Amino acid sequence: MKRIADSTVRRLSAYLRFLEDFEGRGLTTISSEELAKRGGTTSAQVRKDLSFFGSFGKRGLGYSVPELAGRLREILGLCREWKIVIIGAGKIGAALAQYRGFRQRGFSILAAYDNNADKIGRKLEGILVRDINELERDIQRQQPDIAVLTVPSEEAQGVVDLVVRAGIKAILNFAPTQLQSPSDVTVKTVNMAMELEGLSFALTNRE
Amino acid sequence: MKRIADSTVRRLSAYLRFLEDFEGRGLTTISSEELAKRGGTTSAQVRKDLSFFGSFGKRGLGYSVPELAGRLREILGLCREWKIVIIGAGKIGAALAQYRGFRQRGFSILAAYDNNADKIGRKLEGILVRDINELERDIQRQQPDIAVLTVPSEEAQGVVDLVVRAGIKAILNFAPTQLQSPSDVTVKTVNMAMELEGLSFALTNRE
DNA sequence: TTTAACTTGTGAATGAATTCACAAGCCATG
DNA sequence: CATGGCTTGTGAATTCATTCACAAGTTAAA
Repeated sequence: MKRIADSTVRRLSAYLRFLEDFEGRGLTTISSEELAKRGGTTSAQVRKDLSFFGSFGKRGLGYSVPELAGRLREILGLCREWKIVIIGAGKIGAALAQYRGFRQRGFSILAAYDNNADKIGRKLEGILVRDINELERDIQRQQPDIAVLTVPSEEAQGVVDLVVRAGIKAILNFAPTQLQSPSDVTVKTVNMAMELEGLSFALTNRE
Repeated sequence: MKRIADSTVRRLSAYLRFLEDFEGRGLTTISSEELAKRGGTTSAQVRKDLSFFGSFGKRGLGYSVPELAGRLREILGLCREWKIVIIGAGKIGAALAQYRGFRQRGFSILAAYDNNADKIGRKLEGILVRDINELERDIQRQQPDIAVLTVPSEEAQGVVDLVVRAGIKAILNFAPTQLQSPSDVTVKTVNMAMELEGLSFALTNRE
């Protein structure tokens, strides 16, 4: 399969959100133009993005909202349940644990992990906090698909090495640090400091 | 000034982080090659990124670590203090309020805002939670530079309209929704659901 | 002073992503 | 069933980003 750009996947994700919104309002068809306007892009871009995966529309008419939504869910792999573990039971971990968007999309949180004895055994927004020493064994046993890292920067690489060794293939990292990982492991980093610096740059450099 | 790509700014931000790390370890010079290796890119990319802003290195020798760090801080606009307000005193708001990275980089949080009477008047990680009805007046009075949005999706656009009206030019948005704003306002959206869907896609579509 | 080993800065070449532009198909109306 | 108004899907053109490749400058050692 042809390599799909990251930016394309992000847009597909956005289209799906809009479609679900339209679906909720009972609309049955939508044109690439309307989808584009909603997503701040162009109709050609929408059609090109979709064309990588097939042709889902009807000329002269547009796309069936429920059908296209279904196709996008398939493409994005959202028709199944993904099992997640959260590593680091701090404030960000807590924010993620209670985030409704996860469950809505079929992401189910198995447990959280921490090395702080005060936190272990407690619940974080209804999710049990376990000892990080159990993590490797738990991964092998329960085969979660995604590890969400909310540990301090200094500990992040160590945790990555551990979860990779245990078989994890996808990591969502919130530590503001560059991580090394094998090429068959996908890592996405969310770096809030970097986003803020982007805003700082924008505020500073504009005519 | 020539338009600078977003990806370039993100890399500059990363370089600065590495330089500070090197600075802490007492190194005085660094080559584009070393910087590249640390950031998972190429030396040509590093040099090209820097070349948009001037020439800061010495041929044969590399870059002075403290000098380049200083230049990057200037370029990114980090030599001054930026005033921030957090809008939405929920879990994500709390996580951001306690995030050390902000203060370290000169981002100072003035206050948080919420519409929940139970939260108003309390402290969120040491930050006072104020009534969102005061927000517009407070912005005009205190002139914060950046608004961080951690309100539910349904309320996000309304808050954007409000802060834009009050004069804010930069927004960091955590609501998983597309926002409309005038072209002189910079909006960055951090969408965790979208990142997870990117991982879902990666796990689904690989050979 | 000469030479060898490095490293920058930057046009030119390549590669990737986006936009253009239009043939082909669909639907409603008369 | 013919016409007009839409809209898709997609090669071609364009714009944007990255990588190549090398002249020019620096240092250290002989």
